[in-house]
Amino acid sequence: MPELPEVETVRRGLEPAMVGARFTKVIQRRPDLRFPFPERFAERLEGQEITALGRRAKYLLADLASGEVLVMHLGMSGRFLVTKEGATRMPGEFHHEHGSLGAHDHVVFRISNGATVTYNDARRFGFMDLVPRSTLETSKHFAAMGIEPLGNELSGETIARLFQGRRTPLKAALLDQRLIAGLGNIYVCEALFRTGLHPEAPAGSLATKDGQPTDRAYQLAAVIRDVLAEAVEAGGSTLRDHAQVDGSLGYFQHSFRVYDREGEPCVTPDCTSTVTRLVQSGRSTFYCPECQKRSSS
DNA sequence: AAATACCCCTGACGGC
DNA sequence: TGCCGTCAGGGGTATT
Repeated sequence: MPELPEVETVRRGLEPAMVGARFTKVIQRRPDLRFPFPERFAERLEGQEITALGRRAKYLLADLASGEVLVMHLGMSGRFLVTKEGATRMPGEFHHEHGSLGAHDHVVFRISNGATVTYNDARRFGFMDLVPRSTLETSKHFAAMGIEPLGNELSGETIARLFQGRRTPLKAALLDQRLIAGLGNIYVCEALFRTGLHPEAPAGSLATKDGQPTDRAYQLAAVIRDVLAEAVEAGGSTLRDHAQVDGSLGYFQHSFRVYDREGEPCVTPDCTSTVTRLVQSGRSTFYCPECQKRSSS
């Protein structure tokens, strides 16, 4: 469940259960997820206070008193569940009665405040790593990472500069984490629809040949902010599992205008067209062929 | 540099 | 009921 809004939703849920408390016990139930866990993973966490819980793009970052950062990525199916001592676990297919472990519960963090934080990931495309805070920015995960879409760097000017001269389709450019980091398939489709831009239009068409932003570049920057902020506000999107760490659901999926709506009528008033699906670099793109045009203004 | 193809893994769903 | 193909919010690597 992992684009930026879902990861931010998880961060907000984990924060009160983790920050200011210590790991009292870490149970690592297999040697790897997508990648091997770092050496002595559990030992390096146990006893450590979590001083802050942050997020960069789709990564969760738990700062430890040791000076290391616990880096966590949810992949496609990673999820966290927080349970409090004495409380009954939310019912769910992967979680049974309190204290028992479900089929894909790979890591269990016991926290000094009585909370238990369980990481479940059926597909195991997620991963965890430990990196010194002092070199986090230059570590392999972040060295080539693009700008934060909810930060100050995202603007029409930035989009024009990043996309300048690129003939790659807009869809691919927006999914490229080396340019803007945090968007995924859902929010790219939604942002392109809201901006009226065709997913196959060349990314460079948002900049003039001088590198100056077109009106559409400014609109796209604003729309990306808006759609992400709305989704965070809604607690993310719930597709096949809970989005929140207490087992409750996000509800932004009810606000999708094109994502996963192939064949449904376009929501634009007076538009008689139909949401269409196409495949770009192996992934589904949903768009309205009437409302989303290749021309840039 | 940039674009595509394929890979990782499990589960859900539709068609037969 | 089962089997099979397809698809899924991620991204890394190898190949053109």
